[in-house]
Amino acid sequence: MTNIKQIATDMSVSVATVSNALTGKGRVSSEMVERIRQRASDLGYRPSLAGRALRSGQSGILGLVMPDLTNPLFPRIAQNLSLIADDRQLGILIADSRGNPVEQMQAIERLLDRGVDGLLIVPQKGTAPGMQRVPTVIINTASDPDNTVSADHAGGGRLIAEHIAELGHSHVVLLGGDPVSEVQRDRVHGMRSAFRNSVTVQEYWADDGIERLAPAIENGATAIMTTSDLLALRVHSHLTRCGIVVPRDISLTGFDDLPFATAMHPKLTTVAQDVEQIASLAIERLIHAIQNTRALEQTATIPMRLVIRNSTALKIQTTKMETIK
Amino acid sequence: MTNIKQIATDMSVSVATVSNALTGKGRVSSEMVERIRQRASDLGYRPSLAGRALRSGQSGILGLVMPDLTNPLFPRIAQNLSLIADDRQLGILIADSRGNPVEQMQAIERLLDRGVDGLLIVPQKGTAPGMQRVPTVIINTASDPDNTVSADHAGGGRLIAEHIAELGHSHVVLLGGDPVSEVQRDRVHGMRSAFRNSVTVQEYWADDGIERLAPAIENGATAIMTTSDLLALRVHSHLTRCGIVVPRDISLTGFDDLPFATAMHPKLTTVAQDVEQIASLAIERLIHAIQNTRALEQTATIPMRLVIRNSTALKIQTTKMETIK
DNA sequence: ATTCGCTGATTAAACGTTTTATCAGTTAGG
DNA sequence: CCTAACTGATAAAACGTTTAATCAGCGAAT
Repeated sequence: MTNIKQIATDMSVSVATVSNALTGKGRVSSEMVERIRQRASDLGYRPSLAGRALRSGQSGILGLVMPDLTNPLFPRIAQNLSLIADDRQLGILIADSRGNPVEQMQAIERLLDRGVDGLLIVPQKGTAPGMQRVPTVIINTASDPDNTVSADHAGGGRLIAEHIAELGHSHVVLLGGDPVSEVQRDRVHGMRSAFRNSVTVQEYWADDGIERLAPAIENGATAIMTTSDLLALRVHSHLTRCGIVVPRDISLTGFDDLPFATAMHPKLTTVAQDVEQIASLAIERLIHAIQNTRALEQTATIPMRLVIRNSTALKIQTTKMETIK
Repeated sequence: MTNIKQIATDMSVSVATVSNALTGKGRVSSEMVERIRQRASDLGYRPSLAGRALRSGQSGILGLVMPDLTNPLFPRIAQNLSLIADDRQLGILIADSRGNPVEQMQAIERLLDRGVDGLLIVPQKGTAPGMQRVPTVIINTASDPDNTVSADHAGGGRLIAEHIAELGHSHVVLLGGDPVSEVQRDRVHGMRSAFRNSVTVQEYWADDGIERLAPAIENGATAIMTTSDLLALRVHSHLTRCGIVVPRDISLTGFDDLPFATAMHPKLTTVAQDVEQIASLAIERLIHAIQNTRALEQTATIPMRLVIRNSTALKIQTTKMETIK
């Protein structure tokens, strides 16, 4: 490994000059800069990040804490963060908070021990990691007071609910996954807010919600809106098992536009996060906070995008359910 | 931030003694060790990884290079690696090789520049990253000569094909995703090898494979085996659209046991990788190679596990297809 | 009593970088 | 002609840790 001192002695100049030439910081003649850069490149010089980190107190590494790395969104978040971080010459260290708050704290602690310059946290549902010793960006949802940047989950719910409303459905059931998740609560809250008083909306949560589906349908529900694509797939399976076909008999919506949404039949109508923009904004904020020690206060909420596919259709006028039975 | 020197002056001993006491390396009386450890803990001392890295030349960080972070397996690999790495006080830096070989090289280069102690590479299909300046573990498939540890993809194919054979199917079609992927080739190769000469097997690749399904079924195929769950879901959608029901009319299998496999109806029969064991073995090997500079030569192949669910059934004796038509 | 070996602790160098203070030399200004 | 200002480059300290070399003290063996 060639280091700065080697280049210095090799060209019989001082290490300071070499450092200055390479970083472009001190005062050094432009020709000298050129010569040094050339020589460094020839020797295949790679600055030691460890040395730099020790001296400057900055590691050039960001920590990413996820509630569960198998979270269906994690891949896309990780990819986009990694892309943007690469551009800025930053590394991304991952940590899994494994579904519980104390592991989340430990994960954060480990990253801090490693000297990360900043933290990107997608918090455990129902927890508020709070401020850390380093600049921190929280990616959660608008209703979280600590939130820094997130998709507009409520807005997404509103968007897709409006779509359902426009199709003429007047009796819909909302199916949420986990009621302690702020994200999911915001989503159904958004959905609710889009319906006028004239439409009947029933709200069920968690797995037993699927059991309650049958009675609701008998009572005339013509649309089912879920807070996740996986839940939608599960419902879809349940419906086909009962001989109910989507979207002919009933409309179905998901959330998040996961990879398998287009592999279903019918292709799932859902709502997508602009993960790229969220990631880019998150890193931007984080870098800003790192450089200025003073973080931006206002939180950013990125609109979601309605993705209309084939699992939603106009409400049928005759009560189809009777013919099916 | 409290450092070693502070503790040293605070207790009026030398820094060396403190370092020795904390790392348990040099010669220092056991009582002194105890006192120093206590004081360090009281002061909330955290060793500077940067200082340590600079001195020892080891960063305590492993690099993980994935062909595509949105790869459906990435979350599970990342999670398990992260878990095990945590145990060994190692960090994991992620890098995305973005679907092409030159980005893969650059990703590796970036990680090396960051001073990772070792590399975990899930190679881009069709590429051989080769040996690097640091110990490297390749997670690919048995047929790759550079492979270090991987699932037994061929064995998995054999396993699930035997299951199909036992069900009495005598005309099956194999559906592969990407023919340049060694993993997928090994999978269909394994499948093929499990069938006796008496059974007809047709092999199709890539997306247009789905188009070819209809004629194959007309010719009497009663089982479709795919090299990925996502492909299976796609096929399943296609079949239901054609009015063919699984598994009554035709059996269908996937590969990898992705999260949505149980959300389908029927639940997908598939074959699962023991990702945890692969991850644990990969890190173990890597650590061994890092410590001994001499890597273990033999490659490890982890058996896959057959997961029988409801998408496969006994071959029907009457040619059902005619009645459907 | 001198040497030897051992224990517990210290000194100082080293890892590779950045940066402040300094210095020599040149140019410009009065 | 003397000083001031500026330019290009250097010396040296600093970041926090580990470790090889050294040393003082002490009991035991020659």
